[in-house]
Amino acid sequence: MECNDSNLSCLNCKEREGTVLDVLTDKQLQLITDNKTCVVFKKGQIIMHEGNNPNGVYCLKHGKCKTHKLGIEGKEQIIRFAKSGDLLGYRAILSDEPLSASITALEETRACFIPRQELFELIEQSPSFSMQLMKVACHDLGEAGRIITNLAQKTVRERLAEMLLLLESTFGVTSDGNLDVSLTREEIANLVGTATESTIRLLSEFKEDKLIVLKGRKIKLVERGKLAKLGNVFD
Amino acid sequence: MECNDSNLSCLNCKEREGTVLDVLTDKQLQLITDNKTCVVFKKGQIIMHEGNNPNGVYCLKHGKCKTHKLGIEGKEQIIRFAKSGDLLGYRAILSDEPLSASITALEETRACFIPRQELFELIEQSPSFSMQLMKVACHDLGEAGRIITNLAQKTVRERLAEMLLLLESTFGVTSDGNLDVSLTREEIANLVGTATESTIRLLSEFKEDKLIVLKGRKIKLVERGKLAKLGNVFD
DNA sequence: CGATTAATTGATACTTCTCAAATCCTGTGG
DNA sequence: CCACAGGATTTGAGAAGTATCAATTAATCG
Repeated sequence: MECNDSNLSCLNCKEREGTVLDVLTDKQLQLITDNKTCVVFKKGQIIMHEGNNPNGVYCLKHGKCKTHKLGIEGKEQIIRFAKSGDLLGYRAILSDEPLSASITALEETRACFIPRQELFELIEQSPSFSMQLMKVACHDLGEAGRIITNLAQKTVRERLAEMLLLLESTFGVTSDGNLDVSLTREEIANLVGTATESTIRLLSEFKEDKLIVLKGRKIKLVERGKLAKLGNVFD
Repeated sequence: MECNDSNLSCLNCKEREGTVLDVLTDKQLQLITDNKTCVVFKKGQIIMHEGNNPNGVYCLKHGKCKTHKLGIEGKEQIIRFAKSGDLLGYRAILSDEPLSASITALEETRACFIPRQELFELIEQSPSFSMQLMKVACHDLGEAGRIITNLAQKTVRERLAEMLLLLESTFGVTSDGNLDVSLTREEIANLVGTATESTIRLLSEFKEDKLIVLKGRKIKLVERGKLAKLGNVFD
Protein backbone atom coordinates (compact mmCIF):
# COMPACT_ATOMS: atom_id res chain seq x y z
CA MET A 1 0.00 0.00 0.00
CA GLU A 2 3.00 2.28 0.23
CA CYS A 3 3.28 4.67 -2.67
CA ASN A 4 5.84 7.01 -4.11
CA ASP A 5 4.10 10.18 -3.03
CA SER A 6 6.39 10.10 -0.03
CA ASN A 7 8.80 12.41 -1.71
CA LEU A 8 6.13 15.07 -2.03
CA SER A 9 6.61 17.87 0.43
CA CYS A 10 3.92 18.95 2.85
CA LEU A 11 4.87 22.52 2.02
CA ASN A 12 3.28 22.30 -1.40
CA CYS A 13 0.38 20.08 -0.38
CA LYS A 14 -2.77 21.73 -1.67
CA GLU A 15 -4.96 19.70 0.66
CA ARG A 16 -3.22 21.27 3.65
CA GLU A 17 -5.14 24.52 3.45
CA GLY A 18 -7.61 24.98 6.24
CA THR A 19 -6.45 21.89 8.14
CA VAL A 20 -4.75 21.64 11.51
CA LEU A 21 -1.36 21.55 9.77
CA ASP A 22 -1.93 24.98 8.31
CA VAL A 23 -0.57 26.78 11.38
CA LEU A 24 2.83 25.11 11.15
CA THR A 25 5.94 26.91 9.96
CA ASP A 26 7.82 25.75 6.88
CA LYS A 27 10.46 24.25 9.10
CA GLN A 28 7.85 22.30 11.04
CA LEU A 29 6.22 21.12 7.86
CA GLN A 30 9.63 19.95 6.72
CA LEU A 31 9.90 17.87 9.87
CA ILE A 32 6.72 16.07 8.85
CA THR A 33 7.82 15.77 5.25
CA ASP A 34 11.06 14.14 6.37
CA ASN A 35 9.33 11.56 8.51
CA LYS A 36 6.02 10.81 6.88
CA THR A 37 5.12 7.82 4.79
CA CYS A 38 2.57 8.15 2.04
CA VAL A 39 0.20 5.24 1.55
CA VAL A 40 -2.77 4.22 -0.55
CA PHE A 41 -5.71 2.22 0.74
CA LYS A 42 -8.10 0.38 -1.50
CA LYS A 43 -11.84 0.59 -1.09
CA GLY A 44 -12.93 -1.45 1.89
CA GLN A 45 -9.46 -1.65 3.40
CA ILE A 46 -9.19 -1.14 7.13
CA ILE A 47 -6.84 1.74 7.86
CA MET A 48 -6.89 1.51 11.64
CA HIS A 49 -8.30 -1.25 13.75
CA GLU A 50 -10.46 -0.76 16.87
CA GLY A 51 -8.57 -1.78 19.99
CA ASN A 52 -5.11 -1.27 18.54
CA ASN A 53 -2.64 1.33 19.73
CA PRO A 54 -1.74 3.52 16.79
CA ASN A 55 1.85 4.67 16.29
CA GLY A 56 0.81 7.89 14.67
CA VAL A 57 -1.93 9.54 12.70
CA TYR A 58 -2.83 9.62 9.03
CA CYS A 59 -3.39 12.88 7.27
CA LEU A 60 -6.03 12.15 4.69
CA LYS A 61 -4.97 13.55 1.34
CA HIS A 62 -7.61 12.14 -0.95
CA GLY A 63 -10.56 9.83 -0.44
CA LYS A 64 -13.29 9.10 2.07
CA CYS A 65 -13.38 7.00 5.22
CA LYS A 66 -15.84 5.82 7.81
CA THR A 67 -15.10 5.60 11.52
CA HIS A 68 -17.02 2.71 12.98
CA LYS A 69 -17.37 0.78 16.22
CA LEU A 70 -18.34 -2.75 16.96
CA GLY A 71 -21.66 -2.86 18.77
CA ILE A 72 -24.00 -5.56 19.99
CA GLU A 73 -23.38 -8.92 18.36
CA GLY A 74 -20.83 -7.50 15.98
CA LYS A 75 -23.17 -4.98 14.44
CA GLU A 76 -21.29 -2.03 13.03
CA GLN A 77 -22.05 1.50 14.17
CA ILE A 78 -20.74 4.32 12.03
CA ILE A 79 -19.67 7.17 14.28
CA ARG A 80 -18.47 9.73 11.77
CA PHE A 81 -16.79 10.19 8.42
CA ALA A 82 -13.45 11.54 7.33
CA LYS A 83 -12.48 13.26 4.14
CA SER A 84 -9.59 15.14 2.60
CA GLY A 85 -7.68 17.17 5.17
CA ASP A 86 -8.88 15.19 8.18
CA LEU A 87 -6.55 13.57 10.69
CA LEU A 88 -7.25 9.88 11.30
CA GLY A 89 -6.63 8.32 14.68
CA TYR A 90 -5.93 11.54 16.54
CA ARG A 91 -8.38 10.68 19.29
CA ALA A 92 -6.56 7.54 20.37
CA ILE A 93 -3.07 9.04 20.11
CA LEU A 94 -3.94 12.20 22.01
CA SER A 95 -5.91 10.46 24.75
CA ASP A 96 -3.28 7.73 25.03
CA GLU A 97 -6.00 5.12 24.72
CA PRO A 98 -6.50 2.27 22.28
CA LEU A 99 -8.50 3.07 19.17
CA SER A 100 -12.15 3.22 20.20
CA ALA A 101 -13.20 2.61 16.62
CA SER A 102 -11.91 1.31 13.32
CA ILE A 103 -11.37 3.45 10.26
CA THR A 104 -12.12 1.98 6.84
CA ALA A 105 -11.67 3.43 3.37
CA LEU A 106 -14.93 3.96 1.50
CA GLU A 107 -13.03 4.43 -1.75
CA GLU A 108 -9.40 4.53 -2.84
CA THR A 109 -7.76 6.76 -0.27
CA ARG A 110 -4.34 8.41 -0.16
CA ALA A 111 -2.96 9.45 3.18
CA CYS A 112 0.30 10.41 4.84
CA PHE A 113 1.33 8.66 8.01
CA ILE A 114 2.80 11.01 10.62
CA PRO A 115 4.61 9.09 13.38
CA ARG A 116 3.69 9.61 16.98
CA GLN A 117 7.03 11.11 17.88
CA GLU A 118 6.95 13.91 15.35
CA LEU A 119 3.33 14.66 16.21
CA PHE A 120 4.21 15.15 19.86
CA GLU A 121 7.30 17.12 18.96
CA LEU A 122 5.11 19.58 17.12
CA ILE A 123 2.72 19.79 20.04
CA GLU A 124 5.68 20.64 22.25
CA GLN A 125 6.95 23.24 19.81
CA SER A 126 3.76 24.91 18.74
CA PRO A 127 0.98 26.03 21.06
CA SER A 128 -1.05 27.09 18.06
CA PHE A 129 -0.80 23.58 16.65
CA SER A 130 -1.97 22.21 19.99
CA MET A 131 -4.77 24.73 19.86
CA GLN A 132 -5.81 23.50 16.43
CA LEU A 133 -5.88 19.91 17.64
CA MET A 134 -7.99 20.90 20.63
CA LYS A 135 -10.31 22.78 18.35
CA VAL A 136 -10.87 19.75 16.18
CA ALA A 137 -11.35 17.42 19.14
CA CYS A 138 -13.74 19.81 20.85
CA HIS A 139 -15.66 20.46 17.67
CA ASP A 140 -16.06 16.74 17.11
CA LEU A 141 -17.18 16.43 20.71
CA GLY A 142 -19.92 18.96 20.07
CA GLU A 143 -21.00 17.03 16.98
CA ALA A 144 -21.11 13.87 19.04
CA GLY A 145 -23.44 15.58 21.49
CA ARG A 146 -25.78 16.47 18.67
CA ILE A 147 -25.73 12.92 17.39
CA ILE A 148 -26.46 11.60 20.88
CA THR A 149 -29.46 13.87 21.21
CA ASN A 150 -30.75 12.88 17.81
CA LEU A 151 -30.37 9.17 18.44
CA ALA A 152 -32.07 9.49 21.79
CA GLN A 153 -34.99 11.62 20.70
CA LYS A 154 -35.67 11.33 17.00
CA THR A 155 -37.50 8.60 15.17
CA VAL A 156 -35.70 6.55 12.55
CA ARG A 157 -37.49 8.47 9.81
CA GLU A 158 -36.31 11.78 11.23
CA ARG A 159 -32.76 10.54 11.65
CA LEU A 160 -32.60 9.21 8.12
CA ALA A 161 -33.84 12.49 6.66
CA GLU A 162 -31.30 14.42 8.68
CA MET A 163 -28.51 12.03 7.80
CA LEU A 164 -29.13 12.45 4.08
CA LEU A 165 -28.71 16.18 4.51
CA LEU A 166 -25.61 15.63 6.59
CA LEU A 167 -24.10 13.38 3.94
CA GLU A 168 -24.68 16.06 1.36
CA SER A 169 -23.10 18.79 3.46
CA THR A 170 -20.16 16.55 4.31
CA PHE A 171 -19.34 15.10 0.92
CA GLY A 172 -21.15 17.38 -1.50
CA VAL A 173 -22.65 16.22 -4.77
CA THR A 174 -21.24 14.94 -8.04
CA SER A 175 -21.77 16.68 -11.38
CA ASP A 176 -25.02 14.79 -11.86
CA GLY A 177 -26.32 15.95 -8.49
CA ASN A 178 -26.00 12.73 -6.53
CA LEU A 179 -24.46 12.51 -3.09
CA ASP A 180 -20.73 12.21 -3.64
CA VAL A 181 -20.37 9.08 -1.52
CA SER A 182 -21.34 5.49 -2.18
CA LEU A 183 -22.80 3.66 0.77
CA THR A 184 -24.65 0.36 0.94
CA ARG A 185 -28.10 0.34 2.47
CA GLU A 186 -26.59 -1.51 5.37
CA GLU A 187 -24.02 1.22 5.92
CA ILE A 188 -26.72 3.85 5.90
CA ALA A 189 -28.60 1.75 8.44
CA ASN A 190 -25.47 1.47 10.57
CA LEU A 191 -25.12 5.21 10.45
CA VAL A 192 -28.73 5.99 11.28
CA GLY A 193 -28.91 3.28 13.90
CA THR A 194 -31.62 1.07 12.53
CA ALA A 195 -32.21 -2.18 10.64
CA THR A 196 -31.25 -2.40 6.99
CA GLU A 197 -34.82 -3.22 6.02
CA SER A 198 -36.13 -0.15 7.79
CA THR A 199 -33.67 2.02 5.91
CA ILE A 200 -34.77 0.52 2.61
CA ARG A 201 -38.43 1.04 3.40
CA LEU A 202 -37.95 4.63 4.44
CA LEU A 203 -35.77 5.47 1.46
CA SER A 204 -38.51 4.05 -0.74
CA GLU A 205 -41.05 6.22 1.05
CA PHE A 206 -38.90 9.31 0.54
CA LYS A 207 -38.66 8.35 -3.10
CA GLU A 208 -42.44 7.89 -3.36
CA ASP A 209 -42.90 11.29 -1.80
CA LYS A 210 -40.49 12.79 -4.36
CA LEU A 211 -38.08 13.97 -1.68
CA ILE A 212 -35.18 12.08 -3.20
CA VAL A 213 -34.30 10.23 -6.38
CA LEU A 214 -32.80 6.76 -6.06
CA LYS A 215 -30.80 4.86 -8.64
CA GLY A 216 -28.97 1.96 -7.09
CA ARG A 217 -26.59 3.43 -4.58
CA LYS A 218 -26.89 6.84 -6.10
CA ILE A 219 -29.02 9.18 -4.05
CA LYS A 220 -30.07 12.63 -5.16
CA LEU A 221 -31.73 15.03 -2.75
CA VAL A 222 -34.58 16.91 -4.38
CA GLU A 223 -36.61 18.50 -1.61
CA ARG A 224 -34.06 19.63 0.92
CA GLY A 225 -36.50 21.87 2.71
CA LYS A 226 -39.01 19.10 3.17
CA LEU A 227 -36.30 16.71 4.26
CA ALA A 228 -35.14 19.22 6.85
CA LYS A 229 -38.66 19.71 8.09
CA LEU A 230 -39.28 15.98 8.20
CA GLY A 231 -36.02 15.50 10.07
CA ASN A 232 -36.62 18.33 12.53
CA VAL A 233 -33.42 19.97 11.38
CA PHE A 234 -33.35 23.59 12.38
CA ASP A 235 -29.88 25.01 11.92
CA MET B 1 -23.52 33.12 44.29
CA GLU B 2 -20.04 34.44 44.80
CA CYS B 3 -18.38 33.12 47.93
CA ASN B 4 -15.36 33.91 50.01
CA ASP B 5 -13.40 30.84 48.97
CA SER B 6 -11.76 33.10 46.43
CA ASN B 7 -8.86 33.73 48.72
CA LEU B 8 -8.05 30.04 48.82
CA SER B 9 -5.01 29.20 46.76
CA CYS B 10 -5.08 26.59 44.02
CA LEU B 11 -1.73 25.41 45.32
CA ASN B 12 -3.32 23.85 48.37
CA CYS B 13 -6.48 22.69 46.66
CA LYS B 14 -6.96 19.05 47.52
CA GLU B 15 -9.38 18.54 44.66
CA ARG B 16 -6.66 19.46 42.19
CA GLU B 17 -4.92 16.08 42.37
CA GLY B 18 -5.33 14.03 39.23
CA THR B 19 -6.99 16.82 37.30
CA VAL B 20 -5.76 18.73 34.27
CA LEU B 21 -4.40 21.44 36.56
CA ASP B 22 -2.05 19.01 38.20
CA VAL B 23 0.69 19.51 35.61
CA LEU B 24 0.99 23.22 36.27
CA THR B 25 3.90 24.75 38.15
CA ASP B 26 3.34 26.65 41.39
CA LYS B 27 3.80 29.87 39.52
CA GLN B 28 1.20 28.92 36.98
CA LEU B 29 -1.20 27.88 39.72
CA GLN B 30 -0.64 31.23 41.31
CA LEU B 31 -1.70 32.89 38.05
CA ILE B 32 -5.01 31.08 38.32
CA THR B 33 -5.34 31.82 42.02
CA ASP B 34 -4.85 35.51 41.34
CA ASN B 35 -7.54 35.64 38.69
CA LYS B 36 -10.15 33.11 39.64
CA THR B 37 -13.50 33.72 41.24
CA CYS B 38 -14.99 31.12 43.52
CA VAL B 39 -18.72 30.63 43.31
CA VAL B 40 -21.47 28.48 44.76
CA PHE B 41 -24.45 27.20 42.78
CA LYS B 42 -27.60 25.96 44.38
CA LYS B 43 -29.29 22.74 43.35
CA GLY B 44 -31.04 23.21 40.03
CA GLN B 45 -29.16 26.37 39.16
CA ILE B 46 -27.94 26.70 35.60
CA ILE B 47 -24.19 27.22 35.56
CA MET B 48 -23.75 27.67 31.84
CA HIS B 49 -26.43 28.16 29.26
CA GLU B 50 -26.59 26.41 25.88
CA GLY B 51 -25.94 28.84 23.05
CA ASN B 52 -23.99 31.34 25.12
CA ASN B 53 -20.32 32.13 24.63
CA PRO B 54 -18.52 31.45 27.89
CA ASN B 55 -15.82 33.80 29.11
CA GLY B 56 -13.92 31.06 30.82
CA VAL B 57 -14.28 27.66 32.43
CA TYR B 58 -15.31 26.50 35.87
CA CYS B 59 -13.15 24.12 37.80
CA LEU B 60 -15.58 22.04 39.81
CA LYS B 61 -14.45 21.83 43.41
CA HIS B 62 -17.38 20.14 45.06
CA GLY B 63 -20.75 18.95 43.81
CA LYS B 64 -22.32 17.29 40.80
CA CYS B 65 -23.61 18.64 37.51
CA LYS B 66 -25.40 17.46 34.43
CA THR B 67 -24.55 18.58 30.90
CA HIS B 68 -27.72 18.66 28.85
CA LYS B 69 -28.95 19.72 25.45
CA LEU B 70 -32.30 20.84 24.21
CA GLY B 71 -33.77 18.29 21.83
CA ILE B 72 -37.02 17.90 19.96
CA GLU B 73 -39.81 20.07 21.34
CA GLY B 74 -37.71 21.20 24.25
CA LYS B 75 -37.09 17.73 25.61
CA GLU B 76 -33.88 17.60 27.59
CA GLN B 77 -31.12 15.20 26.68
CA ILE B 78 -28.45 14.57 29.30
CA ILE B 79 -25.11 14.17 27.54
CA ARG B 80 -22.78 13.56 30.46
CA PHE B 81 -22.12 14.39 34.08
CA ALA B 82 -19.45 16.38 35.85
CA LYS B 83 -18.04 15.97 39.33
CA SER B 84 -15.25 17.24 41.52
CA GLY B 85 -12.14 18.02 39.53
CA ASP B 86 -13.88 18.37 36.18
CA LEU B 87 -13.61 21.43 33.99
CA LEU B 88 -16.97 22.88 32.89
CA GLY B 89 -17.36 24.56 29.54
CA TYR B 90 -13.98 23.63 28.16
CA ARG B 91 -15.48 22.29 24.94
CA ALA B 92 -17.01 25.60 23.92
CA ILE B 93 -14.00 27.68 24.92
CA LEU B 94 -11.45 25.47 23.21
CA SER B 95 -13.44 25.01 20.02
CA ASP B 96 -14.35 28.69 19.94
CA GLU B 97 -17.99 27.77 19.51
CA PRO B 98 -21.07 28.65 21.55
CA LEU B 99 -21.97 26.23 24.31
CA SER B 100 -23.52 23.18 22.69
CA ALA B 101 -25.19 22.27 25.96
CA SER B 102 -26.21 23.72 29.30
CA ILE B 103 -24.68 22.74 32.59
CA THR B 104 -26.88 22.54 35.66
CA ALA B 105 -26.03 21.80 39.29
CA LEU B 106 -27.59 18.60 40.60
CA GLU B 107 -26.78 19.63 44.15
CA GLU B 108 -25.02 22.52 45.86
CA THR B 109 -21.85 22.97 43.84
CA ARG B 110 -18.71 24.97 44.49
CA ALA B 111 -16.54 25.90 41.56
CA CYS B 112 -13.77 28.31 40.59
CA PHE B 113 -14.16 30.41 37.50
CA ILE B 114 -10.99 30.64 35.43
CA PRO B 115 -11.19 33.47 32.87
CA ARG B 116 -10.59 32.76 29.22
CA GLN B 117 -7.47 34.87 29.06
CA GLU B 118 -5.60 33.06 31.80
CA LEU B 119 -6.66 29.71 30.39
CA PHE B 120 -5.17 30.54 27.02
CA GLU B 121 -2.10 32.01 28.64
CA LEU B 122 -1.47 28.66 30.29
CA ILE B 123 -2.02 26.82 27.02
CA GLU B 124 0.63 29.09 25.47
CA GLN B 125 3.02 28.52 28.34
CA SER B 126 2.61 24.86 28.99
CA PRO B 127 2.53 22.16 26.34
CA SER B 128 1.86 19.58 29.03
CA PHE B 129 -1.21 21.52 30.12
CA SER B 130 -2.38 21.60 26.50
CA MET B 131 -1.72 17.89 26.37
CA GLN B 132 -3.88 17.34 29.44
CA LEU B 133 -6.72 19.30 27.90
CA MET B 134 -6.45 17.29 24.69
CA LYS B 135 -6.45 14.12 26.70
CA VAL B 136 -9.67 15.05 28.44
CA ALA B 137 -11.36 16.18 25.24
CA CYS B 138 -10.28 13.07 23.37
CA HIS B 139 -11.28 10.80 26.22
CA ASP B 140 -14.71 12.39 26.33
CA LEU B 141 -14.92 11.96 22.58
CA GLY B 142 -14.31 8.25 22.98
CA GLU B 143 -17.02 8.08 25.63
CA ALA B 144 -19.38 9.88 23.29
CA GLY B 145 -18.70 7.23 20.65
CA ARG B 146 -19.65 4.52 23.09
CA ILE B 147 -22.84 6.33 23.99
CA ILE B 148 -23.71 6.77 20.33
CA THR B 149 -23.28 3.06 19.69
CA ASN B 150 -25.38 2.18 22.71
CA LEU B 151 -28.18 4.55 21.79
CA ALA B 152 -28.20 3.28 18.23
CA GLN B 153 -28.11 -0.41 18.98
CA LYS B 154 -29.37 -1.19 22.46
CA THR B 155 -32.94 -1.46 23.67
CA VAL B 156 -34.19 0.88 26.35
CA ARG B 157 -33.95 -1.92 28.91
CA GLU B 158 -30.32 -2.55 28.05
CA ARG B 159 -29.47 1.12 28.14
CA LEU B 160 -31.13 1.62 31.50
CA ALA B 161 -29.25 -1.31 33.03
CA GLU B 162 -25.98 0.00 31.68
CA MET B 163 -26.72 3.52 32.82
CA LEU B 164 -27.33 2.42 36.39
CA LEU B 165 -23.90 0.81 36.40
CA LEU B 166 -22.41 3.91 34.85
CA LEU B 167 -23.99 6.13 37.50
CA GLU B 168 -22.48 3.95 40.19
CA SER B 169 -19.01 4.03 38.68
CA THR B 170 -19.23 7.77 38.12
CA PHE B 171 -20.63 8.90 41.45
CA GLY B 172 -20.05 5.93 43.73
CA VAL B 173 -22.37 4.97 46.57
CA THR B 174 -23.31 6.51 49.89
CA SER B 175 -22.70 4.81 53.23
CA ASP B 176 -26.04 3.02 52.94
CA GLY B 177 -25.15 1.66 49.53
CA ASN B 178 -27.35 3.84 47.36
CA LEU B 179 -26.14 5.59 44.24
CA ASP B 180 -24.57 8.84 45.40
CA VAL B 181 -26.64 11.00 43.09
CA SER B 182 -30.26 12.02 43.23
CA LEU B 183 -32.05 12.08 39.89
CA THR B 184 -35.73 12.30 39.09
CA ARG B 185 -37.28 9.59 36.97
CA GLU B 186 -37.55 12.13 34.23
CA GLU B 187 -33.83 12.88 34.40
CA ILE B 188 -33.01 9.20 34.18
CA ALA B 189 -35.28 9.00 31.16
CA ASN B 190 -33.55 11.98 29.61
CA LEU B 191 -30.26 10.27 30.14
CA VAL B 192 -31.30 6.90 28.76
CA GLY B 193 -33.22 8.45 25.91
CA THR B 194 -36.73 7.23 26.56
CA ALA B 195 -40.07 8.27 28.00
CA THR B 196 -40.41 8.85 31.73
CA GLU B 197 -43.11 6.17 31.95
CA SER B 198 -40.87 3.61 30.28
CA THR B 199 -38.13 4.35 32.78
CA ILE B 200 -40.53 3.89 35.66
CA ARG B 201 -41.84 0.61 34.31
CA LEU B 202 -38.38 -0.79 33.70
CA LEU B 203 -37.07 0.30 37.09
CA SER B 204 -40.07 -1.46 38.65
CA GLU B 205 -39.22 -4.57 36.65
CA PHE B 206 -35.61 -4.47 37.82
CA LYS B 207 -36.93 -4.11 41.35
CA GLU B 208 -39.30 -7.07 40.88
CA ASP B 209 -36.41 -9.11 39.58
CA LYS B 210 -34.36 -8.15 42.66
CA LEU B 211 -31.66 -6.49 40.58
CA ILE B 212 -32.02 -3.20 42.40
CA VAL B 213 -33.69 -1.78 45.50
CA LEU B 214 -35.78 1.36 45.13
CA LYS B 215 -36.79 3.80 47.81
CA GLY B 216 -38.02 7.03 46.32
CA ARG B 217 -35.13 8.49 44.42
CA LYS B 218 -32.68 6.27 46.21
CA ILE B 219 -31.44 3.44 44.04
CA LYS B 220 -29.27 0.61 45.28
CA LEU B 221 -27.69 -1.83 42.87
CA VAL B 222 -27.86 -5.38 44.14
CA GLU B 223 -27.09 -7.68 41.23
CA ARG B 224 -24.39 -5.89 39.31
CA GLY B 225 -23.44 -8.96 37.32
CA LYS B 226 -26.98 -9.54 36.17
CA LEU B 227 -27.40 -5.86 35.35
CA ALA B 228 -24.24 -5.98 33.27
CA LYS B 229 -25.44 -9.08 31.46
CA LEU B 230 -28.86 -7.60 30.90
CA GLY B 231 -27.27 -4.42 29.60
CA ASN B 232 -24.77 -6.18 27.35
CA VAL B 233 -21.94 -4.50 29.20
CA PHE B 234 -18.70 -6.29 28.59
CA ASP B 235 -15.78 -4.21 29.77
C1' DC C 1 -52.21 22.00 55.05
C1' DG C 2 -53.27 23.04 50.22
C1' DA C 3 -50.97 23.22 45.82
C1' DT C 4 -47.65 21.57 42.84
C1' DT C 5 -44.80 18.48 41.10
C1' DA C 6 -43.32 13.71 40.70
C1' DA C 7 -44.28 8.92 40.34
C1' DT C 8 -47.11 5.19 39.07
C1' DT C 9 -50.26 2.28 36.48
C1' DG C 10 -53.35 0.95 32.65
C1' DA C 11 -54.90 0.88 27.93
C1' DT C 12 -53.96 1.64 23.31
C1' DA C 13 -51.64 2.99 19.15
C1' DC C 14 -47.63 3.31 16.61
C1' DT C 15 -42.97 2.43 15.31
C1' DT C 16 -39.52 -0.61 14.43
C1' DC C 17 -37.44 -5.17 14.32
C1' DT C 18 -37.10 -9.83 12.86
C1' DC C 19 -37.63 -13.58 9.90
C1' DA C 20 -38.49 -15.30 5.39
C1' DA C 21 -38.54 -15.29 0.57
C1' DA C 22 -37.79 -13.38 -3.88
C1' DT C 23 -35.30 -10.46 -6.99
C1' DC C 24 -31.64 -7.63 -8.38
C1' DC C 25 -26.77 -6.30 -8.85
C1' DT C 26 -21.94 -6.43 -9.02
C1' DG C 27 -17.53 -8.09 -9.25
C1' DT C 28 -14.94 -11.88 -11.07
C1' DG C 29 -13.18 -15.64 -13.68
C1' DG C 30 -13.47 -17.93 -17.93
C1' DC D 1 -17.59 -9.87 -23.24
C1' DC D 2 -20.58 -13.04 -20.86
C1' DA D 3 -22.24 -16.05 -17.38
C1' DC D 4 -22.57 -16.84 -12.69
C1' DA D 5 -22.05 -16.92 -7.66
C1' DG D 6 -22.64 -14.47 -3.86
C1' DG D 7 -23.85 -10.49 -1.86
C1' DA D 8 -27.21 -6.58 -1.79
C1' DT D 9 -31.75 -4.99 -2.12
C1' DT D 10 -36.53 -5.32 -1.81
C1' DT D 11 -41.06 -6.66 -0.06
C1' DG D 12 -44.34 -8.92 3.11
C1' DA D 13 -46.14 -10.50 7.47
C1' DG D 14 -46.11 -10.80 12.16
C1' DA D 15 -43.96 -9.98 16.68
C1' DA D 16 -41.95 -7.07 19.92
C1' DG D 17 -40.74 -2.81 21.95
C1' DT D 18 -41.93 1.93 23.09
C1' DA D 19 -44.50 5.99 23.21
C1' DT D 20 -48.58 8.38 24.24
C1' DC D 21 -52.60 9.64 26.69
C1' DA D 22 -55.33 9.51 30.74
C1' DA D 23 -56.21 8.86 35.42
C1' DT D 24 -54.52 8.09 40.22
C1' DT D 25 -51.68 8.17 43.94
C1' DA D 26 -47.63 9.81 46.38
C1' DA D 27 -44.31 13.09 47.73
C1' DT D 28 -42.63 17.66 48.45
C1' DC D 29 -42.51 22.46 49.56
C1' DG D 30 -43.91 27.00 50.85
